[in-house]
Amino acid sequence: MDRRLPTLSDVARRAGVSYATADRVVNARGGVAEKSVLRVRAAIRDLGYVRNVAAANLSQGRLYRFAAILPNGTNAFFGRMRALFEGAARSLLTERVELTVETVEAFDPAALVRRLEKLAEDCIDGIAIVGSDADEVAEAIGALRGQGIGVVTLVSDVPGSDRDAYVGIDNVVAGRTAGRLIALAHGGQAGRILPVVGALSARDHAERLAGLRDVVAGNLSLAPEIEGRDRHDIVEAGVARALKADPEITAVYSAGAGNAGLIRVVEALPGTRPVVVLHELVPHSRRALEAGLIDIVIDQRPEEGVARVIDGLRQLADRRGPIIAEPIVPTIYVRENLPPASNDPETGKTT
Amino acid sequence: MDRRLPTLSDVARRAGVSYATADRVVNARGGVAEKSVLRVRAAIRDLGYVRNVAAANLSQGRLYRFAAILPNGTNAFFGRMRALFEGAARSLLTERVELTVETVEAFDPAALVRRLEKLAEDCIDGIAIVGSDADEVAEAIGALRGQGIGVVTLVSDVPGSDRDAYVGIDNVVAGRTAGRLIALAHGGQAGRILPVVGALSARDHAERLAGLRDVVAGNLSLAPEIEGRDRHDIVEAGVARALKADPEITAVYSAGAGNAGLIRVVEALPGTRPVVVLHELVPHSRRALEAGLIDIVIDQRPEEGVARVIDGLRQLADRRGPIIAEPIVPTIYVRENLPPASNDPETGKTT
DNA sequence: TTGTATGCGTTATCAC
DNA sequence: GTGATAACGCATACAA
Repeated sequence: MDRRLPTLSDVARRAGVSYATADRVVNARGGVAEKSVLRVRAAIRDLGYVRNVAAANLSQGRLYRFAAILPNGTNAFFGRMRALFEGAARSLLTERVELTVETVEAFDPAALVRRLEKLAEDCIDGIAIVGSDADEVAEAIGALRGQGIGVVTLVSDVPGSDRDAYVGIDNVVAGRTAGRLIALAHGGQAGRILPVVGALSARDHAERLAGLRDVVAGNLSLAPEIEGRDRHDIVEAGVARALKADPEITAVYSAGAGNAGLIRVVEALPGTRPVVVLHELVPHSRRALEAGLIDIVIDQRPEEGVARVIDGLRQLADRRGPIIAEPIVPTIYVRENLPPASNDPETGKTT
Repeated sequence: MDRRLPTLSDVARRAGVSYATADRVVNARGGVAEKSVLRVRAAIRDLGYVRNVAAANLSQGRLYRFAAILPNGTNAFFGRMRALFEGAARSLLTERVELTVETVEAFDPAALVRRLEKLAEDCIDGIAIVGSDADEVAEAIGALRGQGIGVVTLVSDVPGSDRDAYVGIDNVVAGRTAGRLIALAHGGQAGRILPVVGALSARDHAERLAGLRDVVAGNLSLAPEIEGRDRHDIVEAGVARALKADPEITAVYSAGAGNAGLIRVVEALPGTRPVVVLHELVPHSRRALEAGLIDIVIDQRPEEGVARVIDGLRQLADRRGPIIAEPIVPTIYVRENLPPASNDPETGKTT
């Protein structure tokens, strides 16, 4: 019933060598006679030996040190993500991993690079950052990796960098999904979609818009997109103007943030409202969904992102091979499948 | 840079007691003077001590033994789930957990109970089963729990049992979600929805149907449901007949299995096809989505289910407190957001 | 009530 | 090339 798993001592005995020699083989330290290597390998196979990672880490006194760097500011989505990281940090202490969550000025690649350089001196095992499109960031990542520090990008990738993995959704796919749902909601009827983005220069927003374009066909068309700079006041003004100017608009797809403004416009609209699809489940989008002001929220599931980042960094630190990086499939929320509202005991915020 | 985390020895020294006394306090073994308890507690707080689980498990030579019992048969969904469990079993060996995946005759509570009883004698730490509505199963679960064996139900719950957790989707919510998406696709137009279930006596199917009913309102109505016994031939015949008999039907919601039959009917349909929403991403539903024969697949993400089951069982075995059991939020797939088709190297099947 | 000693399976350091 | 052996932090049997 309680048969013990074979240990390296068992292997050594079976192979007729000392423990140390067996260890040299499994850890590829070299300096072992070919003959011994073969005998140890055979013993490992016969016994079905698997290395006990817990014991290994214990003997090394291994302590993982990871850092996550998020943009500062009041953005609801990153607020949620920060809370998730901080929660993870607490529970990870039990497992000997120390996760520090830092914030850095948003949209400021230079600041990010400075922070990365400081962390590099800090004897850290792995770092997660929210990518941006700057070459200097790509270079900094290269430098970190050169020092053996694992780097994963989160939410937004850093093109041209050799980060270990990107953890996030495929934004083109997300845009196409939005387009498909909007098309479905038109049921073959004609319509015109108003796209709202933060900025076309933002890679993720541009990709989502491109995805939307991929799907729009037939008697659906696209209105000129609004650049709302992710600010709710600008979004509000822009959307209000566009809807007034073009009564043919039957749907709005917001690929960026600042959706509180969009929601206000919809709320104030007389008559039937357009189909509305937007991104990220945060307090105001949740309320709008519950109130029937919008139809769909595409959420990139920061919980899963955070979990994958931590798993990935640990895997890298253990040199257990490269990270498998399937994109995260975002969740599609309608009014009916919202997760139970969880009141975060830390921040008091409703998620 | 590499400051060591405090150990229980540090705590003991700081508290001015022996290691064993400190241990008695942290593990609540009793038989310690109140004064010592307080001093140890204070030292723990001051030092920020956290128990090293890896070391603890090592010293105990702990080896988790879990079992998962799935229904047999050729059902595509459970085939996928079995593959996932088997893959997990392989990679878990590294972490000292042994997971055996067994199958038992489907729809046969007695067979399940017999299997459970056998496992109980087998010195196992935790079991995952696909629930069914039978009292005998609930009793068997109670017996297992009484022996300190963790039990989680998967995909389908066992009502009235005191299992440690149910890991799966909320089927009422799933039905409501389907209803909402169908309503969205009607865009205010009138329509009639044809529900297809395996059997109304199946709890999960009934719940999904109830969820659908919750949402249907206004100028949408429900056709009488078809019971397809989860068999594609029966589903095919039933749906074909219903569609022929009632040309007013504008949508089909299939809450159960046997959808290959539904897909065949849709494929053969002249003119515009109804909106089709069904459950579980398996090879045939994936192909139908890609071919534009159906609109939405609601997938309960067996990957996440499996991961949660294992985490949960381990947590129980460690007595780290009860499982937190938020329902799994199913993924909604349209044609555009399908995950990359992965060819399972084990089975050769395309997922 | 309290304290000491041993072993868990690995890594790493030393001596042969 | 090879072989002993001391940590690592914890649980536990045993001694006081």
